[in-house]
Amino acid sequence: MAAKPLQQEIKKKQPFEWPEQEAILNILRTGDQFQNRFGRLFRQYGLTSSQYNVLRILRGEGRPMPCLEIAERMIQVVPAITGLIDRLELQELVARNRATDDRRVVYIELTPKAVRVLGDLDGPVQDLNRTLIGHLTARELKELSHLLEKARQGMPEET
Amino acid sequence: MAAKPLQQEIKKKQPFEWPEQEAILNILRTGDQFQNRFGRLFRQYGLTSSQYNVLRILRGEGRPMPCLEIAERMIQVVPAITGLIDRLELQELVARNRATDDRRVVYIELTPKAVRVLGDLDGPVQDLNRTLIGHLTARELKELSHLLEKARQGMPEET
DNA sequence: GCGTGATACTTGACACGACAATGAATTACG
DNA sequence: CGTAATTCATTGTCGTGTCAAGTATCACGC
Repeated sequence: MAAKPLQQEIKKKQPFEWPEQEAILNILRTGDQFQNRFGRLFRQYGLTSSQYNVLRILRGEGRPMPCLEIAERMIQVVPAITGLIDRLELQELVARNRATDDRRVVYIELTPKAVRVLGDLDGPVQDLNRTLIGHLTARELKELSHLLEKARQGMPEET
Repeated sequence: MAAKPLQQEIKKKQPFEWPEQEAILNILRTGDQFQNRFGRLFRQYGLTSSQYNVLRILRGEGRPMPCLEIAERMIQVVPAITGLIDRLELQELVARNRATDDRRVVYIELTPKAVRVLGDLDGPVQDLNRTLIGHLTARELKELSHLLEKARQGMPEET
């Protein structure tokens, strides 16, 4: 597989003037491409990336969670969660339970069907992980994660 | 600003079993967050990220381009471009011109208004670039770009 | 010329994400 | 108490992304 620097990949005539710009574009482009790949995998199982994320978060937590807590762990804004849960509920992958102590909060719970689907996806997801970045060494992966974590520390607060 | 490894940031109970998974999640999360930030900036100018991307590509090319060529440089599927161009045309930021030699292809062209808007955005965009990852050293930025480029080389063909 | 297939877009149906505004339940406080 | 502020969730609107299907044009073979 030939080397394909971003500059050539997007057919940019001029070299990047600023390393910040180049890094940002690389992050955005890589994120988009990987997102697309996972989206296609999940679609084979009748799920979108967002839906899978909700299910994965719920399984990781191991207990029913309020909508807001789920929204916090995804990048997304709160209102998006409602529709997301709606569609998952239609597919009978989650159930809503209004809390008795604070009747404003709605707890979301995985159904056994969802646990089964998640289990079916574990193998393919890990396979895709390896397909996408299995050619990087353990040291490179660690360095990449480290740099991205450091990059996110520059995010201004207010979101 | 406190260090915030991904494991803690998403409140994951268990450490990551696979460095591949950790790296992928870091890429996706960082990409999403940065995408959100830029989306908010562009919205102040009445644009979405996709719309800005189309305009930036057209300016970079410096000449009218067929729809398909634009679609190629974005991650997106062809049908999405039509609607995107429709809305840009409504805002009088691009113009459509059907080619005379091959009447199937439609050339998209920047309007002077678009050039002005792009110029207005150059400063803020570069400021945001620096805000987001200005705290990384030049060496780190270079290393990050290098690793992401290498990561994308693992993308299977067919898209 | 005249099919036949390929190419370049367009359209329509549906799901999603971001935002603003609203409703409903709870808490704070004078 | 009782009103105000806050919190949790939902709804509606817009732009977008995806797929499937359709239209217009071109290129080729006969």
